Amino acid sequence: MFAQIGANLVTIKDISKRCGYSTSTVSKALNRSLEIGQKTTAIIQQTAMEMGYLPNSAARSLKTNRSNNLGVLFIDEMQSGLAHEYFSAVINSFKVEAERLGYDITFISHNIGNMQMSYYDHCKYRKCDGVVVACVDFNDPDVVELVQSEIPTITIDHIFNDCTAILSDNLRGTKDLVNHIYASGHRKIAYIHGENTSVTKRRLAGFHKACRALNLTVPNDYIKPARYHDPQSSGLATRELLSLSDPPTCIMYPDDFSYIGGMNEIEKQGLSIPEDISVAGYDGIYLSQVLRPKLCTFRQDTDALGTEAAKNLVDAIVDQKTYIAKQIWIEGQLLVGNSVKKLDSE
Amino acid sequence: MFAQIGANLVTIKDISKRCGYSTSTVSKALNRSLEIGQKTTAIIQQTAMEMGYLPNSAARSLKTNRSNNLGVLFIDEMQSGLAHEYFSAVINSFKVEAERLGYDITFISHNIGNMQMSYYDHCKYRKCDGVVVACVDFNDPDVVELVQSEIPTITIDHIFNDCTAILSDNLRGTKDLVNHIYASGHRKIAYIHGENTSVTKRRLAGFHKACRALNLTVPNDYIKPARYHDPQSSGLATRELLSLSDPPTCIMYPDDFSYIGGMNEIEKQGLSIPEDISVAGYDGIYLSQVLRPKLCTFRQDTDALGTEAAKNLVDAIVDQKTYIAKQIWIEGQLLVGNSVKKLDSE
DNA sequence: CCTCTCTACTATATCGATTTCGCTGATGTT
DNA sequence: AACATCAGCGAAATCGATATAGTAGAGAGG
Repeated sequence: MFAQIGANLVTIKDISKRCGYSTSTVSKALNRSLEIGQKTTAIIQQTAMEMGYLPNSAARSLKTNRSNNLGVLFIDEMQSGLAHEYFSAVINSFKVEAERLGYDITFISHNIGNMQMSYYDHCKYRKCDGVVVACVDFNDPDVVELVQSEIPTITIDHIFNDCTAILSDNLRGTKDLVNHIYASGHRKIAYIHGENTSVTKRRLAGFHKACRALNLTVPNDYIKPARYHDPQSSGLATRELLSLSDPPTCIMYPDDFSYIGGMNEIEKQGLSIPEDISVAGYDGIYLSQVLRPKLCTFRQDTDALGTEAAKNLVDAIVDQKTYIAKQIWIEGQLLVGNSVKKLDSE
Repeated sequence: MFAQIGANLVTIKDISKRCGYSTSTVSKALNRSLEIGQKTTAIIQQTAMEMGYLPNSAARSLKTNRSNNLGVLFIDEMQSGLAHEYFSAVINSFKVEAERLGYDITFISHNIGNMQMSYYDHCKYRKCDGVVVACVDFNDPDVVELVQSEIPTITIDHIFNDCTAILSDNLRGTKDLVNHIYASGHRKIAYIHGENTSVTKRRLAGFHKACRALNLTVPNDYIKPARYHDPQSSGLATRELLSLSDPPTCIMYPDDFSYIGGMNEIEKQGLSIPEDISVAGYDGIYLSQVLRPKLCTFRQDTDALGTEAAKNLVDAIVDQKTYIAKQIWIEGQLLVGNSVKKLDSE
């Protein structure tokens, strides 16, 4: 073996010397250019392997202006960033697929070295071939600048013009949940909605739409606001709902995690799920399926979201000239669970 | 404004032309070299800003052999990778601190472009200044190669020779838990231990040590194996413990998440926590504190773990010659909660 | 007055790969 | 036989920043 230990010393020049071809030829052969004869290519590849050759990404980047590197913009407001199960699952599958496609991923921030720079500048500095944007304040001018730049960009769960978006179908999911609950005999369905993100807005819209379609009128006090992903807040909303003179028979939560707050409140009042009150969540996180009773919820396909994001981003990079921005809706799946009681009303 | 829209065109050469200094001078001035006069430096900095100059990381890397980039080796065996709350929290705070210190982070994998390479080669290819290794199979020869290489490396929750390790004090944590449970009057304490990772081994050791110190003999059938982080598995173990002729009064779980399985099983048997049976977890994840009753657990300081890892890695990079590998134990905190009943025994 | 030492700056080689253009000899065409 | 075509390869410029070795001029010291 000729592999080097320590700093990598073998360059294309060394290969060139060793096998008698010019550096141009070596470079082309290593990149499998058809310009070079098959035999020559084989010899060069063989030599490169024997010598433990490793390309120098910096040199390559410098010359080609590409990096095989994808940026991930993913901000950790209120500490939820990577700790947010839904997003970390999406990012994880994005990572796996990106790696499969031969790309590394780098997180984009404001600081690098001892200087501050905009997200866009950071991406240019690192020569990111493309960027995925998730879980950020989509109104941040810095984010807008990046999205509108010439760098291929994909957003998750948010729509910008001229930018491909990968979207979890929240409208559809909420409708499916409502329909299932309705079909189980419930007519008094309350909805706790999270803070005003584009995602939770769509869920709320889905709820109203489904109710209209079912000819179900929902009293105003069956709709309660709460903070997204905050059990405490949804616990309070639950209490209010339960204390209504005509309380609902089923409560829908903004997300599975919020449901924990409701669960605590319901148990505290001595009620049991689903005998006394039915509940449903949203997201289908792992937790929701290990709780008893199993939560009725809508599973977002985080794998597909991440994978599609990576695939489309790479497509956008490769076919930069012809690629047309699109919106990709990822279907989810209703998880029936045991938290919605079958009523024999009507 | 002279800032460029589109591809970054402003180079050091352009600045040189515009303000009449050589590129050498410009480069030095931008790097705040003392070799250059104050006035000149000011002029150059000003011009650079006006022209919207952005350094080219590839060119810089190529010449200096540094990248301001940290590698993160973090494998997603059994899909738990970033979805594992403990590790994702650690990585998140690592990311935040690394960014504060001016470093980007890039995930290290086996694939890049259309070639496969070892972790070590990948780091060299990307010119990572340092690497943090977490949540991997520490026996993997590929991991060992990386850790033993000349690249500054830090491990989390695992000790290698000549490599700084950041460690959550699992021994201490488990002891604290046992002591608290004992102080609450419990003498029949069962322990469910997770699969054989170095972390869970230490927890088990801590359990035995604490019991010995308290002169408490633990029957063999009070120690049950289960899969780490798997509620189903710990649910089974719980059932076995509850069906013993002389069942324990308190059950300790390998981690908070596993506890969910126990919780379900306990409730299924019509028992309630902590009246009929006391329980304790480990990790102090957010979930554990929103469940009712609040779980008695030991909170691992994930913030400190990630932050210390980043700080020490950067130290190791900067003082490469003089840096000495060390082991840093991060203290956690006992969260008493309400899941351990106070007994007035003895 | 002459040398010497700094300060402040410049010219140039260099990092390692890619890429354009050009060359050579072999083959095909008429 | 004369010419065009083309496969296969090489020379050299280039990407943008940094680092080394030097130069010009100002001031110091004897």
